[in-house]
Amino acid sequence: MISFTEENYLKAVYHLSGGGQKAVLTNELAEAMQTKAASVTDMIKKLSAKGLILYERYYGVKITTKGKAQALQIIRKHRLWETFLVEKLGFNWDEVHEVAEQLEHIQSPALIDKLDKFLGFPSVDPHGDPIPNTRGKLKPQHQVPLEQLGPGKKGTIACVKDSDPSLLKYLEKIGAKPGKKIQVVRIEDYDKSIEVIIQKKKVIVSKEVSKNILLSL
Amino acid sequence: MISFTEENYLKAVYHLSGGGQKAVLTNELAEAMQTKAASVTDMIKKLSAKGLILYERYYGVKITTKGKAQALQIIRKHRLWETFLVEKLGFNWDEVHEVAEQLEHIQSPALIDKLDKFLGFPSVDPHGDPIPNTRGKLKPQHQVPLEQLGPGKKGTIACVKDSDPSLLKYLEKIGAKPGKKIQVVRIEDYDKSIEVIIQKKKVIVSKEVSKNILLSL
DNA sequence: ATTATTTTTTAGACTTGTCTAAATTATTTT
DNA sequence: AAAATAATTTAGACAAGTCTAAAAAATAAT
Repeated sequence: MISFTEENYLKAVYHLSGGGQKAVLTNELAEAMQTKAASVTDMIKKLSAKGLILYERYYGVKITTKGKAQALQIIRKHRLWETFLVEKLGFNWDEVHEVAEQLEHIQSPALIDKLDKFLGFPSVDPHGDPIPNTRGKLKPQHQVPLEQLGPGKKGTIACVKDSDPSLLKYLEKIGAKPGKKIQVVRIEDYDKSIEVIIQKKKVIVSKEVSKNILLSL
Repeated sequence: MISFTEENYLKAVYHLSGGGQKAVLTNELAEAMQTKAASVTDMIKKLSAKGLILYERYYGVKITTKGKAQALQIIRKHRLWETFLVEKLGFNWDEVHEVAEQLEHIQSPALIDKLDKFLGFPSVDPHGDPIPNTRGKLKPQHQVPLEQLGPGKKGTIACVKDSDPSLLKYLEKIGAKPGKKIQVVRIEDYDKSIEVIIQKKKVIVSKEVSKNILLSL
């Protein structure tokens, strides 16, 4: 049985590795988990012993197929709970991340499948992140960060990476929620900030923000 | 901040003391928590240091006002989640206890108040147990165990103490759910088993079972 | 009222997850 | 390529929660 803490580390490895693509360094993990590198090394050994990651000292970790499957189940739970909190309980999209971080550790496959059904088998959570199905499959997304869009180009907001409440509150204020159309007007050469039209209003967003807005074209 | 484990001990003290009436002995607590007396002594000291119980060595523990308030909040969460699982997710009443034992530890007052509202501010859970309100107040119940009813007497099933799935499945099979009327036909002298009429059918229930069925008259 | 038994507590140890400080290994810089 | 720097790991310690075995207190039995 995998512990609460091990689940959190595993999820972090999954996310930091971009879904299992690249290896993750000890310090990245320490930063993400708000802890010390030494603690990460300790935990890495445990996850490695359980076959959830591959560990090579001084070179970081890679997630295994088994580890990825487990991580996706946790992510599935997280996103289903976020959907529940927003759709059914009336939370705002910037208020749900922390509670979902707790709820994702509840152990009960029956609960999650019933919740999924209750929510009508949603394919994305309130931030536009895709929800893995029971078998841990993710629908392939073809999304482009707003950052990469040229002047004049249009798209539909599909997903907001980063669940920082202050970002989400800001995006809500300017009307940048998943499903909304967005068009690039111009890009400021100096700081790469982007002037866009959202819901007929012109807004300028920083490059920092534009990285976090994913569009489907 | 009170830990997961401390919450479970505190809740056990509350229940075993009959809501704070009598003192609870170390061994009772060990039995209830499925652990050893030595571990209970250790934990008792911690809860005592936090002012949640009063500890006198070799004499057991009593719950304090502060402890009772905390216990009632946990119980509130437990019962609201059980109600959610049955009413909204379609679980059977014998399937929800274990999951609710996990969900009751989620820390978020906003979550619980929104859940309460979503459920329509229920006053009892699926087993008929009263749900404490936000301030931890319980509506006074005036209920009598079936065990104490004489022949010919009638009542309405209000609550089933003991959430053992096998008991609950059995009660469901004989139609003994909260809200149903029940009438005592006769009491067998030898083993105090009780013949009753539930939903026009005659059934004999053991004394053991009859203790767990609470009626409002 | 002594002895026997039960209950409870203490003492010491183990596990999980964490930490600091020191030692290693890798990477950069010069 | 050697020295300096950065990243990672080891070593040893600590807190929470648990355990076993032994000691102490309370209760029951003779």
